[in-house]
Amino acid sequence: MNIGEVAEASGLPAKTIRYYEDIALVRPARGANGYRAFSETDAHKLKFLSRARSLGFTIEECRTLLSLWSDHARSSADVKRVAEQHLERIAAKIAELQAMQATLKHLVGRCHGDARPDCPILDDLAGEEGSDT
Amino acid sequence: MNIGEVAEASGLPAKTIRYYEDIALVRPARGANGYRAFSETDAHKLKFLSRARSLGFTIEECRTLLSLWSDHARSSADVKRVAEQHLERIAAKIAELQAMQATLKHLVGRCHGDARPDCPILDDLAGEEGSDT
DNA sequence: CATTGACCTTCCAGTTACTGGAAGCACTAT
DNA sequence: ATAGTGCTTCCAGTAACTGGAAGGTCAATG
Repeated sequence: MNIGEVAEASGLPAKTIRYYEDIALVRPARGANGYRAFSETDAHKLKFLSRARSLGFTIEECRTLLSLWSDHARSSADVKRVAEQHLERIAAKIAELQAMQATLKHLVGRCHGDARPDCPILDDLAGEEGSDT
Repeated sequence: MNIGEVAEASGLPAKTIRYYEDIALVRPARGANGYRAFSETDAHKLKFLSRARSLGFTIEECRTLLSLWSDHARSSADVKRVAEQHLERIAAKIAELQAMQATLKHLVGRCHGDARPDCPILDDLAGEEGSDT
């Protein structure tokens, strides 16, 4: 398969697949014409990567997961640990975003949003210790 | 004030403040010794930036907010619009992370996490159409 | 006066995970 | 032969810093 086909099949842009080869996540063979020649295994790996990336795993985690995937003597505990660490990162990020969201909603709710210059959002950013309501 | 003092006062690393000067978010004067000489206004701007960044505004949004802040003829509507756009981004990101979280929690909950190799997490990533439970 | 240590300077490179674009070769169909 | 599509490599840019090297400055001490 050429890169266009595996791109289509995996849902990854061809550019990204070339990048994945650069960082040695996949190692497609080459045809006589210099084109990358992807095997079924390569295509399967790319789908794996596409799915793992869409779940937010970093490239390095993907590398680990790929190697666990191809290691039939793996422990599921190793896989689980990677996923759990990732879950912690996700939870932390969600909490951080929710805190921002709460603050911003509060401020936006208090801003008239009209042609006048006074604005509780700027007041807050400027560190003004203003009264609430 | 030297950079160390405003770093302390704003909560931003000195490196970051130098970077902010590079991209012209602040323009501190220079002393005879070549050191940056921050005014009270500069220090205030840096606190503003620190707070805005901690609320997740991008640097470009910060630039806009800073200019609105110093524009006493601004409309609060302009500020509000920036904040609302940011809120949308935050909400979208939270939704994305929560979707990842739900999927991963599901998979992690199904993984034994022992010494055996079979693992629903890898099965899912590999695109296996397995039965649930 | 010399030296030490903290603080300041600039500049270069690296981070994450791609993405865009230019220049040029390969393949297919007309 | 030519057009159009797809492939190749390489270079640069994105966001927002961060680390580190090499070297100047300042305040205090011996």
